[in-house]
Amino acid sequence: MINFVLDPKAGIPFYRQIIDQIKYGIVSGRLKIGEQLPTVRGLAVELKINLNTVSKAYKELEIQNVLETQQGTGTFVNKVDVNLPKKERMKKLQDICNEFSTIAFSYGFSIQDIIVELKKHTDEN
Amino acid sequence: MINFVLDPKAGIPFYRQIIDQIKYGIVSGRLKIGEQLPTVRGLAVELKINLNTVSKAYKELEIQNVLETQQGTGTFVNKVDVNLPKKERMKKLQDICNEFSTIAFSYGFSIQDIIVELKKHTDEN
DNA sequence: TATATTGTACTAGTTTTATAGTACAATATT
DNA sequence: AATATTGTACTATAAAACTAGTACAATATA
Repeated sequence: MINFVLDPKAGIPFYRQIIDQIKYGIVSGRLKIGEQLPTVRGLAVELKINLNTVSKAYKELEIQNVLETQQGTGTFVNKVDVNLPKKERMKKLQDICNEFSTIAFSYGFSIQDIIVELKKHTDEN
Repeated sequence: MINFVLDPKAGIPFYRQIIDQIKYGIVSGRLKIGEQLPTVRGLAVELKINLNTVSKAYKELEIQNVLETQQGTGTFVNKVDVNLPKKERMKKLQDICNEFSTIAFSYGFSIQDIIVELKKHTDEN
């Protein structure tokens, strides 16, 4: 469960602020797998924005395989598909890590830097 | 030295395509530290776009501390600035790690999986 | 010091994005 | 089956982003 907050002065679109908070919620463990998110209307009222703005955030996360949605029922944190062929999974992991280290390098971080930082995440869980 | 190519159909702004190619060029080693980039006019002519579009790419990379520019002289690959305020660097590293652990999570990988994969990269170097 | 070369600033036009309003469709519940 | 609840689709509008044209400013060089 997340306490959503929007900052109109942040210069970051509302729908993106929502996306970021959901993602961070998942990584930090405050949002569990299978947990239902607020309804588009519910969150829209809470944040005093249009329901389509919430919907847009949810849809983008659905495309990214983070959320799953069922009309009439609600939107949920997706159980991840761990049943892909192993080769495919390894390929995907490599892709993610390649992309990851490329970006990190461009900011002057080493792989060691990253590993140290990532380990902090595991310690928390 | 990079062979720049633009894809007008990619749906990615020209200036961003340029940014990506420069970043990748640096990470891949085709662009060395201190090397001069094409002039804004030169690259604009080569790519048949306006010089301001090239300038925009260079400026964003300057903000990101990837490039360094001197009016009348040119634009160069910056030595990576490891002297940024430590807090800022740590924040950036956290952002990068958050983003990627989220993606990895959405594909069913744990942070441990990533660390193991990343370590293979360090072994290679 | 004149001129060429390099990046910058300002402006304008077009396209894309972000948000909202409102009507619709699917599912759950009574 | 009727109704409530949930997400979706379509439209409109304002703001932001993208690109270009053109004039300016700083530096290098002849």
